[in-house]
Amino acid sequence: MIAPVCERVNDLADEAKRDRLAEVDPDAVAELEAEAEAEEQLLPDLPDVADHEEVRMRLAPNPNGPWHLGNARMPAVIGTYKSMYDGWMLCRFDDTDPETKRPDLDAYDGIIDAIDYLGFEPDEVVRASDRVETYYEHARDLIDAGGAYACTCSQEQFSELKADAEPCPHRGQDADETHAEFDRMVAGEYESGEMVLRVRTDIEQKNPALRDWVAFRMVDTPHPREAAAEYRCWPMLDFQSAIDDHLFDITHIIRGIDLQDSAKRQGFLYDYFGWEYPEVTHWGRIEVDEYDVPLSTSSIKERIAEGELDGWDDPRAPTLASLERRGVRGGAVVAAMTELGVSTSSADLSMSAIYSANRERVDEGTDRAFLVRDGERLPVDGGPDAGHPPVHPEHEDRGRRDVPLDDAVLLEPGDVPAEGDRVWLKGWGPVRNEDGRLVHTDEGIEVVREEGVDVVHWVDADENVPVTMRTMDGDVSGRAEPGVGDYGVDDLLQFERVGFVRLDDVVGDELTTYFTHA
RNA sequence: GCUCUGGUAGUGUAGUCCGGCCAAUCAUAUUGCCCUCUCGAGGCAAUGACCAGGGUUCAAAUCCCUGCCGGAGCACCA
Repeated sequence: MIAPVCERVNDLADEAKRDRLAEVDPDAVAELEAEAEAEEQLLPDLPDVADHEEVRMRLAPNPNGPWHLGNARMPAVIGTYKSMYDGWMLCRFDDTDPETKRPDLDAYDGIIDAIDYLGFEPDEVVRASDRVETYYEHARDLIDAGGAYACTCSQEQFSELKADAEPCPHRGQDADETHAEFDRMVAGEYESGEMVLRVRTDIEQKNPALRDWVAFRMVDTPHPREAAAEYRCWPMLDFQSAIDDHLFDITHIIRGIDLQDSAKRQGFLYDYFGWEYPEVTHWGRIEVDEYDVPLSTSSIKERIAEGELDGWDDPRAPTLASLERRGVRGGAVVAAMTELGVSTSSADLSMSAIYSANRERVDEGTDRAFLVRDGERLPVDGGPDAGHPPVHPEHEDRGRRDVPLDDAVLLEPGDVPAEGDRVWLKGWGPVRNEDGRLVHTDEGIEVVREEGVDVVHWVDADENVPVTMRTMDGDVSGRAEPGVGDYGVDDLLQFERVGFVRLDDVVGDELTTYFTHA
């Protein structure tokens, strides 16, 4: 009585089960989801969450180019925390260096798109270059509090003094004088390198990195954004970020280990202002295997300029644009990133972690098809005029494909049976190689089950679709079954015994696909 | 040189704060088997780690010391 029902339920896909269950018992679904969520808590708890009404975090990208894989860690981790704590997330473009790390005007939107690809959405987006006046105001407050002085020392001079824990000649400057100098900086009366505003920390601080750091400097190059093009006096990251983190009520800062000393540096500012510093967590550097190109915006830029890569979405580029084009789901990247946790030691991310996470997401919904690479043409005698492999092996209900077979097939060289040997053309039937012809043998599937006949994919030698598959190791060409013509750009397919691909382009009857992974 | 910071299987991670239930978790990877008309998915199994040496302790991955090896900062970059 019950067994047949169980069987039917087991045949349903997970989604279908869930939908059906939702009709029968909505509470049970909520419970299931809660369980799933609890299991998915991959990240350790943030410190002192209970002390804050709301967890407020920020992404602070520098928009100096499209994102690579390493950049994904920030939104992956912070976005995941946002959903864990139902928190708030700012995206603040730290674009206060018009010269050395010059912003790329396309990168602002590009980064927002990348965040969206990863499945997150900032609650608010701001650009530091729109907020320069705010930084000036706080600089003036800092001067009033005795926390800053204007300094004309060269980098080398100051560096030497700092190394010896000696104050520079300007350190004793009074607030009025500093105000006057700072006004001149803001008015653009100095050129690059002539004057900086330093924070008066503690010149005898045992950590040299914390001694009287630069808060503002002069930059001659105009900012690429028109709205900010007139500014010449720019805040350094430590100043700008410190002010903004407070003004946006950021409770938790999560950032790279390279900014380890920032909290201590900025602590001097917070002390002058009487503010409380947010909780800070750091993660270490990550490296990704399987790529010859380092995770660095500038080196990717170079390879593109030199023509070694076709662009930011070249399959060989370790960029998010490349993964997206290859059909990797953003969620798979996030899963792999959160799995890395927030350890401060450096880590190697293996692409297999991303692929595995992606396979989990994609296998269920992806239709199957045949692609024969470097096909070898073999005449076929006898047998039916078409094969009918399933659209998806676990879902008979999705139907069967119609793969024609007239009088010859293409097989991959490694699949061609030796003279006298048999092979099973998947979804069609068994053949034996007799003098270079494949002769239908009219045997049942038991030859596969019991006699170890290999099952191979195939395609009609004449009725097929030319396919170019772009992979990390270069382009591969092949021929696919005619049915692939029914799919459109952005669809995913699994070429059986080859791997997953994303359809990228259709020109006439020619298909370009990007290889995702096996 | 000065100052931070870290070191658990190939990779990542749990455990380390509050020593025992850790001959160490989970995932991925690799290999083998099962299942399957895919080399996908699923199932089962195997492989494989506490950086080293001392100390404290009845007991140490966990606490202490030393050493070794990493990573980061000491920018008028972010």
